[in-house]
Amino acid sequence: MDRAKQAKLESAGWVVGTPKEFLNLSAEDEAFIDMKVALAATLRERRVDQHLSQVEAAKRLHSSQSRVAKMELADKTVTVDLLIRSILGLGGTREMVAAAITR
Amino acid sequence: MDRAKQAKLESAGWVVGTPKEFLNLSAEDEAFIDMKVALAATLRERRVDQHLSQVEAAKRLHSSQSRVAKMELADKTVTVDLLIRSILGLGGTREMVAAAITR
DNA sequence: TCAGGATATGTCCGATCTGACATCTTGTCA
DNA sequence: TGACAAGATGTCAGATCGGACATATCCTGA
Repeated sequence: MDRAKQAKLESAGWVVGTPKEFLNLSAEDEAFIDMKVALAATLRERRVDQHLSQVEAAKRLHSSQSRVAKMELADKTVTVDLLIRSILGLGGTREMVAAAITR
Repeated sequence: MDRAKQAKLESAGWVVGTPKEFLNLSAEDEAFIDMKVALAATLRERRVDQHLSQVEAAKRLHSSQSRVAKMELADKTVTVDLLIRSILGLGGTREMVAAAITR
């Protein structure tokens, strides 16, 4: 299993290495996770493009460095709501959000 | 103030009729609320297109009629996460979600 | 090497969300 | 009318989220 796939499963709360790995995520679950991963990547791009550290980004978003890290990793404790609001908070547009979702 | 605008503000938790009404939502807040409203409309379209009642849709989504109603009204207790998962759960695609977001 | 900045990981608790239930309103048809 | 289906609204308890903190790991330059 490649890293991206593993990260995706883990962000969905799966523990890689158990039989669960082989139980299917439904197509919907998978589509949803893909969106989260794409939004997370978009957030990181927004931040890096602006030469911000996670600490600086956290300040702008009224959040914390650890949460920014989790967002960018599409951690399972991070919602799509938070990702979208954060992308917007770093100057992203609705179009950028939509682009991530279809990515 | 027209109904749509009022619904939008109320879904954001504002109480229409107080001074808060005149305090600006930031552009980001407004963009986010617009997305929610558009996703809510998309959800309703998906349901109606399939000739489902809210009760039937709730069953498919493993939710309840009251929550479906709140989703379609972009109630402030409803997250974008739930809206997106519900649209997908009624057979919607990522493209439909993206279209709603740029609507 | 190692020091320091940047990022990742684990945990906690107050805040928010969600399914469920009850109840109310609305629309329609006889 | 009134009866019934559909939808809207209010509330609650359990579940999940999110900022914060502590700490660990990863880079990079000297």
